[in-house]
Amino acid sequence: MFNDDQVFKALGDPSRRFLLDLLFQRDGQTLSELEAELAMTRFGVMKHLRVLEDAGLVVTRRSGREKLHFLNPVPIRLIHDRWIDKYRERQVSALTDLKTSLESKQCQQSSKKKA
Amino acid sequence: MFNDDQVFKALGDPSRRFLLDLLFQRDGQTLSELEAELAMTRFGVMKHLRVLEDAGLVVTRRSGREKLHFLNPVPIRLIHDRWIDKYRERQVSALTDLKTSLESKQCQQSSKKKA
DNA sequence: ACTATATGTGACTTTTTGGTCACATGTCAA
DNA sequence: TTGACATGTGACCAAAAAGTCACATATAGT
Repeated sequence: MFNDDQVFKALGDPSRRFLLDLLFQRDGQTLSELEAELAMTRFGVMKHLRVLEDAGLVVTRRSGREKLHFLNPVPIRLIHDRWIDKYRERQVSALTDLKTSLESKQCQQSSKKKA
Repeated sequence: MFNDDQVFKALGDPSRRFLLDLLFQRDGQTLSELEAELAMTRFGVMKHLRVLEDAGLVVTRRSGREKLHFLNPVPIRLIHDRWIDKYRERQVSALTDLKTSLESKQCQQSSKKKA
């Protein structure tokens, strides 16, 4: 249904994530409205919106001479369910402390190496 | 703690996601082992691993002349919690049918707007 | 019809990134 | 120490992507 790679690529750019944030705050904004929020030309914004639309993250509707943009959460849910989730569940306990845990493990092991 | 942008960028490339898949299947693989699975030169794989490491998605440990690579789920959990989740929760009901729902909603709203 | 506004298109430049190459470093094991 | 193997580095090339520009189309309102 949705192409994983397109979705991940689309999410890979901060400007595009910001556009999704804007639509999350208020759905159905026009190109001009979105452009005003972004330090970039209208054409740049249009390109980003097209990438988001191709990835299925944004759906659009023409209304007269305006084009309204809506956030579509489905692709995000899909990559969440079939991809993010499995890595998230890899370590269930004490995830908050995992980073420091890893760091200390590295120290132990690098000193072990010296021996 | 982790840089969102680095994590998203790292996840944006299919080769890198494949590397994470490989480490998910079996953690602690060396560069050479990973290289064998990927139709790419060792140097290409090394670069990808470096991106993953910089993003914090992979942690490494030297063991003699080998470098072992481990999957670190923490950054994925973080982007999940602070970013993916909010879009995922946007529409709670009947998500499987949401795409068609959106399509019919488009018709409703374009007629509604006329009023 | 005319004009102002909103969006769309094709070609272009610049930057980033994926990928490669030759060479260097480091480590094990005889 | 010597050779084999595993990883690291710097420069390099090609492809993709971010961003801009001039121009085209379409619609609302007078």
